[in-house]
Amino acid sequence: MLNDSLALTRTFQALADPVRRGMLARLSRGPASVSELANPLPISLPAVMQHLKALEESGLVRSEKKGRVRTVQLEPKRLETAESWIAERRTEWEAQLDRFEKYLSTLKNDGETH
Amino acid sequence: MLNDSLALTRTFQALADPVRRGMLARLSRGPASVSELANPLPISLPAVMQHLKALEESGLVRSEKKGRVRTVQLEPKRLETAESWIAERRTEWEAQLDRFEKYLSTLKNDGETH
DNA sequence: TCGATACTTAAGTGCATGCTTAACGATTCG
DNA sequence: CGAATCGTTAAGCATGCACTTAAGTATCGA
Repeated sequence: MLNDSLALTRTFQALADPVRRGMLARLSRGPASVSELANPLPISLPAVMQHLKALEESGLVRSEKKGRVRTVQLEPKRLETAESWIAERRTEWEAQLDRFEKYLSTLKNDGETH
Repeated sequence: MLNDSLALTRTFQALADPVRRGMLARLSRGPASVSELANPLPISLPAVMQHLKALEESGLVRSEKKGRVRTVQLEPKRLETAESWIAERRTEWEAQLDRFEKYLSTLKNDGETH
């Protein structure tokens, strides 16, 4: 779970596109059909389908077809995974930076004793 | 700041590669030279340079050259941007779910009055 | 039943990405 | 100086990605 590299890759890759982030923003206000997602976008429907595929394969989104309408919905679990991966790294990094700065001030003090 | 789309794109794109995530993991234990970063990796030095460029352009990392050695270091600010973008979507989504459940219970109450 | 609606599939194009090898530049050290 | 070290640039190549148009399929509604 800490190192599901492929899933992380797909998730960040899915987030790395402004169109897909737009779709996610829309979905965070509630489920939507494919054409509702496509409507505000300046691209063709097949292009939207391809973005949707990327989102589903990343696990950020799931969809279900009823009649002729496919309804798309956010899947917050994967969003949490990405968020906590970042959060972990960030705190690690900040701790490291603190250590580094402490180390630098040690160097400085040593310098002052000469 | 709420919608610095290009920066978000570059950041998620930088995170969407296992090699770059590996470099970041190494850097979270302290600054490193280019060849220290390249050493554990099964790719050529120019390839590492290109990954480094992506990381710098995303703002996740910064580097400085002294003599013939370039030292690379983490820059945690940009990571926060990405983290809070995700967090916003996730909390929006959760709020939406709450509203939806409230709506369902309204329907249920209406049903009981029949 | 027939036309409109809502997707879906297929095929192709252009540009970005990740990698390589081959050279070059710029320190450092014996 | 001359060789080794550390990094950098350039060129080329294979694959992937985002998009398009054209042509489906399936469902709904009058």
